Amino acid sequence: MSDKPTTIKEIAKILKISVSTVSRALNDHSSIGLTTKMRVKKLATELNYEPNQKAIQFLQGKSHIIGVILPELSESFFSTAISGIEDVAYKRNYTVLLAQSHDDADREKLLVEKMKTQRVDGLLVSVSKTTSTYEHFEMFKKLNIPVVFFDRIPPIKDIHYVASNLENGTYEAVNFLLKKGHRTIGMINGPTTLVASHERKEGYIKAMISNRLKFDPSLIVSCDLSETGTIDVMNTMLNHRRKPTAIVTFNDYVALFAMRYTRSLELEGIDFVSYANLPIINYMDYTPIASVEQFPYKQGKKAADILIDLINRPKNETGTEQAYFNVVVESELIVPTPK
Amino acid sequence: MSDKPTTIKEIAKILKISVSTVSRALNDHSSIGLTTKMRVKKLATELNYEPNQKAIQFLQGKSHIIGVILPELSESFFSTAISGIEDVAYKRNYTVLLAQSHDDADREKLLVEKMKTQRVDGLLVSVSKTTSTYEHFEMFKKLNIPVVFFDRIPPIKDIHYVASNLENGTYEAVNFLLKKGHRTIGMINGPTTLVASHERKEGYIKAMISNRLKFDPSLIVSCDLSETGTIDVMNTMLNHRRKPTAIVTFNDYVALFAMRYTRSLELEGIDFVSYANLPIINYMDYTPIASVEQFPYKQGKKAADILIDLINRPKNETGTEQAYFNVVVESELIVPTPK
DNA sequence: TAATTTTGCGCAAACGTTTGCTCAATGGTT
DNA sequence: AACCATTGAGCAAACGTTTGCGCAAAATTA
Repeated sequence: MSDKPTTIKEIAKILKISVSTVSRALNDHSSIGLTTKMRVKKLATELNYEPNQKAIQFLQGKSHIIGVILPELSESFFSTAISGIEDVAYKRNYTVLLAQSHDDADREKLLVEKMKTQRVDGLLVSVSKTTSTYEHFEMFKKLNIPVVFFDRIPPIKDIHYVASNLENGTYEAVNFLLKKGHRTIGMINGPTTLVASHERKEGYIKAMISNRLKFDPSLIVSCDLSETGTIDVMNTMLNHRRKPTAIVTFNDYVALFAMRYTRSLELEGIDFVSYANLPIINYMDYTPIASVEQFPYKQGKKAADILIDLINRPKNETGTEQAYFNVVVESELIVPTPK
Repeated sequence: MSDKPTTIKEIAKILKISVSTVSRALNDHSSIGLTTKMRVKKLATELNYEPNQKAIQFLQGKSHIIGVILPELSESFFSTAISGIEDVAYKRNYTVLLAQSHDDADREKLLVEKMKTQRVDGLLVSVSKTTSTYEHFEMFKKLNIPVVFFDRIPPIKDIHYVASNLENGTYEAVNFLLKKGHRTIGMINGPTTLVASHERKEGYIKAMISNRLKFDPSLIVSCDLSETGTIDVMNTMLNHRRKPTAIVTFNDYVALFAMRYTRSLELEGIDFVSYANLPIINYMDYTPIASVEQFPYKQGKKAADILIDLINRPKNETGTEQAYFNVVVESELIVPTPK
C-alpha cells in the first residue's frame, strides 16, 4: 500500500508533466503557471508527498546536520543548553548530531573525527576540561566548516564563540548584598586559570568601587571547587580578621558545601549568593538567597543561531578578512520571591 | 586546496580504473584482486578519503537517523537516558535526531510529523504526560518504520517498549524498611492511571506478604505529585490511626516536599525511601535514606539497541505475525553508604 | 503583420555510491 | 587442442531532486 513514500516522479507521471515542472511548482518557482502549480500542489497533498531530504541534502552537498559536542549531556547546564540548541535547529531545519566527550580529551578528538566523517555542516563545541591541543578544530577551519565554541572556550585566537559574561551578574550580586546592608563580602572563586574566575572578580571589584567601598583582595579566595577545598577556604574566611557576613560562591555545588559546613558549625546568618547551575535548588531546604543566572537555554539558542548563520553565509571570498562572532550573553541576578 | 572532500571518482581517475572497482575494493568485495585492493586502499588513505554518507544513505534509502522524542531534555532522567541512547547510536553508526515535546501532546504530534519528513529510520519515544491519542504513532507502523517506546509507555497494544519494572525495586525498598524494624510503612503513590503506580503498589504488597504482615490498603495514597498535593496526602498519613514510621514516595521531588513538610512541623524520625531521579540528591542535607534506581542510562541503551535491531531486521514477510519486544529493566534499591 | 518579449514547460545533467550484468583473460581439466 | 571454470575488472543504471539551458506558444510591442 502506502509502503514507499511518494516521489516527485510519480506526481509527474500522473499529471503527465515533467519532473522539473513538478519540482519547480512545489518550490513556487516563478516560471510555472498558476494552474499547473495548483494542480501539482493539490495532488502532492493528496498523495501525502514529502520531499526526500536525503536526496536534497546529497544533491546540495549539505548534510543539514550540526554536530554538538558537550562534556556531559546529563549535566543540567548542558542539557538545558541542548534544549535551546535543539529548538533552534528544529526551527531552521537542521538535525542535531549529539555527542558527549565525558570530559575526556581523547574521546573528544575521536568525536570530532566522527563528525567530519558524518559531514556535519557545522560544529558546536563546549570543550572538555582536559583538552589542551586544538588541531582537530583547526582542521575543520581548513575544510571550511564553521565551528562555534560555547560556554567553555579554548584559549586560542580567531574563533567564533558564545559565552556568558559573569562580570555584570557578579556586579549585581555584590551590589544586592551591599544594599542588604552587608559590608564584608567574601568570594569563593574558582581556579585562577579560568576566564570565569577573572570575570567574577572584576564584577566584585566594580561593585565595591561603585559603592565607594575599599576593595580587600584577601576576601576573594580561590578554590578547587571540591567539598574539602570548599571547607578549607571557608575556614580561611571564617578566621579572617574581617569575617564576612555574606559570601558569593563560584557555583551551586560550592554554595551547598559551604552552607552545609557553616550549619555543621552551627553558624547562622551568613547570606550566600551563587551561580545557577542547578534547577533542583528550588526543592532544597537551604538555598542561596539569590543566584546569578547564566541562561544556558539562551546561550544554546544563540550559539546554534550563529552556527547556522555561518553555515549559510555567502562563500567567503578568498582574501577577505574573516569576521569572528564573539557573542556575550549577559548574566543576571535572580532573587527568588519568598513563597 | 583540500576544500572539497575526496570522492571515489578521483581515486578511480588517478588509478585509471573504474569507479565500481574502487568501490568494491574499498568494500573488500571478493571479485577484486589483492593488488588492486591494496593500491586503492593506499591511495584512499593518502587522499584522506571518506565515503559520503549522504550519498550512501540516499542510495540505500536509509537515513541512518533515529528520532528520539522525549518530554524534557533537561530532566536528569531523560538526559541520562539520552546519554545511553547516544552511546549506542554512535557505536552502531546512527545519528540521533533529538526533539523534546515539553510534555505537550500537540507539539509531540508535530514532532512525529517532522520525524517522518526527515525520514528517520526509527523512532524512540517517551510519550508526553498529556498524550491521549496515538494515531500518529500508528502511521509509522504503516510506513514500516519501527517505533520503540521507552519509560513512558502508552496504553496500547502491539508495541515495542523498554520500561523499568518497579515492582521488585519497591519490594526491596519495603523489605529494607521492614528489616530496619518499621512496621507501619506508608506509600505516596502517583496517579492510579500510571502503570508505574500499579507496579509500586504490587511491590509493596508483595513485600508485606512475604514478611507475613497484613497489608493495609489505606496506607497507600495517591498523589498528583505537586507540592500541595504532597502536603495533603502527608496530612492524611500523619492523621492516620496507624501513623507510618516510614514512607515510600513516588519520586525524589515528592520525597523532598514531604520531608520539608515534616521538618516544618518539627516531626522527626520518619524514614523516607524514594525513586532516584535526581543525581543532585548527593549534595543535599536531608535526603531519603535509600532510593530505587531505575538505570536510565541502561534503559536508553537497551531501547536504542532494540530499535536499531528492528531497523535492520530482515523484511518481515507479509502474513507473518510480528513479534513485539517488551523489555523490562529491573530496578534496584540503592542504600547510600554514610560517609 | 512582423518582430520581439514574456510565459510556461521540458530535457538532461549532476550529486557519490552501489551493484547486476557483461566480458576478457587466465588457468585447469579432459 | 578444445572446453569450461574462475578471476578480475568495467559499463551503466539507479536513488530523488534541483537547475541551467533551450524552445515553443502566447502576449506584447512597433
